[in-house]
Amino acid sequence: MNSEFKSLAMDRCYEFKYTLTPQRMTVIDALLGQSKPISAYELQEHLNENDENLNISTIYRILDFWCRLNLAHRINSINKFVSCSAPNERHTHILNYCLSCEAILESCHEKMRVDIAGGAEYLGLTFANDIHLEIPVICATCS
Amino acid sequence: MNSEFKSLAMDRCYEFKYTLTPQRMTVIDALLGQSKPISAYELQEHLNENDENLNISTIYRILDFWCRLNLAHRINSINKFVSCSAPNERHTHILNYCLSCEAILESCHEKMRVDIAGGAEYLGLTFANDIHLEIPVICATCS
DNA sequence: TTATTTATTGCAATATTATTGCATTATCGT
DNA sequence: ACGATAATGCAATAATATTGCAATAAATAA
Repeated sequence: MNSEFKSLAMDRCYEFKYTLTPQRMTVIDALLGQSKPISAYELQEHLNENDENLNISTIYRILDFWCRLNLAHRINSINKFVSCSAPNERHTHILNYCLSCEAILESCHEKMRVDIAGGAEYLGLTFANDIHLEIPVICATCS
Repeated sequence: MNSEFKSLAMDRCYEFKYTLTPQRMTVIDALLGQSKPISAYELQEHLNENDENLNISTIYRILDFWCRLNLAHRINSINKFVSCSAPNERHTHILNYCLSCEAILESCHEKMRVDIAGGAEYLGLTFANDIHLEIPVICATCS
């Protein structure tokens, strides 16, 4: 599964003519290894433990890089990052995050996108095509 | 209009048996005076200019207080705060925030709440009653 | 009202998160 | 291999947020 993700990452980099550097690989690898969102500094520590060393600014830049490619997401409510679990979906990323344990369950229902976009348009607002929405929930395990 | 808000604030404090201290009043007043979201430190500066002095920890605590009462919102995407523009709505606070100018246009369509809750429940997730959703948009002025 | 309890605020230190400018190094295209 | 472009390292620092405890204010009971 991770290898699928990686080949997708390669494709997407190729498509946009971005370089897939070792450091970028290292970061997305580390992110894929997590079951929960992780902060930039936690990620750095994690890498340190595995004798990989990246400067914090590099880490932020690389996380930002993956987020721009929509292969990672920044969960604003908790200032943490996750790899995208629906990397083939180009437009709708709905991040259901558990208020209790921080687990992320990503969904990308087109219907929801349409509903939300409709609500925004009703107010005369333009809705970006690439959506990132955080929905606070309580997950099945926690409830 | 602000006085309406304030009497509502009083009511809500009374209802939950919280004290409406001068400092809490000062903060919500300052927030009501803004046309855009403002950061905690910006708020502090603003108060300083008007010879009101609150410690930053106090400000954070008070902002948190109003957020818990749903009379203010924290916009996570930009780490800023706004007063609630739909303070009578107890359950659905949909914060359309402009990616370009940061303006907030709050809506609280019950239909949207139902749609989103439905999507979450479909995944076996429990959707909190008090909703706070940030929808990234481009506002009419900016587009 | 006064005393007691409980809640709020101030203060100062510190933690956490994020960005910047510039030097160095790696990668890409020829 | 060479020059151009992009990515990374480094170090300083900015911006955001929290903490424990002392001082003060507010609510409650006597």
